[in-house]
Amino acid sequence: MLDIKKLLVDKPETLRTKLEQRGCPPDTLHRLRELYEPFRTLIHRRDELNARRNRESHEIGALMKAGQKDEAESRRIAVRELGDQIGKITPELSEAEKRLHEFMLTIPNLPHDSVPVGPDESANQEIKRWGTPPQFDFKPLDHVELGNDLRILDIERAARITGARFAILRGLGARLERALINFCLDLHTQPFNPETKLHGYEEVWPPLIVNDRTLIGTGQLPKFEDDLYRLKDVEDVSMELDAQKTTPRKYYLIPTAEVPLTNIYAAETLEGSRLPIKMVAYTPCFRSEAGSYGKDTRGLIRQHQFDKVELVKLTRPEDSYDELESLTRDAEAVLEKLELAYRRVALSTGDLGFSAAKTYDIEVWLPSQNTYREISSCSNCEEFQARRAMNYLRFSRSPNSKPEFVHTLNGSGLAIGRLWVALLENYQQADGSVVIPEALRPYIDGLELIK
RNA sequence: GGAGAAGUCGCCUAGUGGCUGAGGGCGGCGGUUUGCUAAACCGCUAUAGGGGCGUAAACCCCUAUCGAGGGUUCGAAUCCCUCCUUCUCCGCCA
Repeated sequence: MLDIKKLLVDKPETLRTKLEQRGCPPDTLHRLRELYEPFRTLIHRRDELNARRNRESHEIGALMKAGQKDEAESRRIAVRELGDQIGKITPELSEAEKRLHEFMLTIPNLPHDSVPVGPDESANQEIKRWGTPPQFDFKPLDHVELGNDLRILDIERAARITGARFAILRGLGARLERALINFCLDLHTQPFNPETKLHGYEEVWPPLIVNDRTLIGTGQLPKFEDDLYRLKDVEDVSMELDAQKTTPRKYYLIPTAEVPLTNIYAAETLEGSRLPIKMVAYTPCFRSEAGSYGKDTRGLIRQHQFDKVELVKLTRPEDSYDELESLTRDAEAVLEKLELAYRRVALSTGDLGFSAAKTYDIEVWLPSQNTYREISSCSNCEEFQARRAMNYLRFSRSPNSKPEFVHTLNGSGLAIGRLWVALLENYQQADGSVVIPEALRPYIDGLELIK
């Protein structure tokens, strides 16, 4: 959520250009103003009426005490009118406030000045490359063929027990998945290295089901509900029975561990000395992939359920861009240890996710596609998430200083399913076997080869 | 699922209709004193919104907030209703 007062009132030009760069409809600013002005007028009027009533009521109290009953009685009738006016204006005000707030929740974060400006992914900027894509003197297979032949991947039967975009891993395939998860977790939970600035994350096991408030906090709601799996809500029913207005909670499967992790301290004020807070979690992730029909239909690249190790940081504002660099390095370290070629790309203003101010994608080399494919996305959301939905996630520099919003960052470290794919494809041999890179062997009983 | 208790300012707590945005203690910050520490004493110690404000900070004023929402009243931390959360006991369960 943006700081409406600071931006709309003080810096409308910045707001306009940044929204444009992001591809927001051109009338966004105008609509925002149209919602903000009546809110401002109404709240001003309401405050004035309240002030008058408070003053009058106070005086009535004094009269009563002084025994001037008649005078008090007539004043009381007059003030009752005031109350009626307030009663009339209140629903108008809350309606205006609600509409403003709801609209605010649909406006994306503003891109950081260092983000390349452009309409879509064609304007993304390659930052660096690491490693050399492997050369094969045979025609490399893709992970589906490899997995089938090795009997470690079964997509057809998964379709039977669930549907499309699900997979069964078995035998060494399942074992490999588990090894990769543990490998990533062990790497990121190593003690912080002050020289390289790497690692030092606290391991977390979060809930896999979260409520709507939490999803508003990180930005998936209200705009992207279609991408989520929603659970049937038993609480809806019990609330309807007594016809109260209490908003029922909606439950969803998490699309990424970013959601529960970033929200852990929502609405709290943290001590400044605790920052940065760095957390890592392995979780399955659930995405409906609405609107991606026909995209990546083959194999494990795009699944409704996939495993991911996620990194989340809460930092001081002045540190967040350094922390984004080191978080990205943390993610890249996984690929370097496993000796998989990758490149880093800075997303352009038109390609940024909703909550991000700046994002690096890490793309791993996939021989079957002869290209680099996204395996991690590392973002600095600045204070956007910390502000949303009254989730005032803040910190105090010292006990008496005014609380400020923390900056939130997240990044995959890494997407395990895609890592599984990259490993099979990059380490395949002519006979269809797959070499296990050395760094991973301790996690898979010292196994050197899947065949 | 059944029964009971409770939710006030970072923490503990006072408060049964106006003098209460809210007293006391602890903690924290600043100061006086001091060779240093401690003690003692003094002061400060919520957040959000709106306005003064015409760049920012500072400051001032108003409004809201005593778990949440609603109601009664000229006026609600206090009375009424509903909900939420936490704790205890019983039941069930991986």
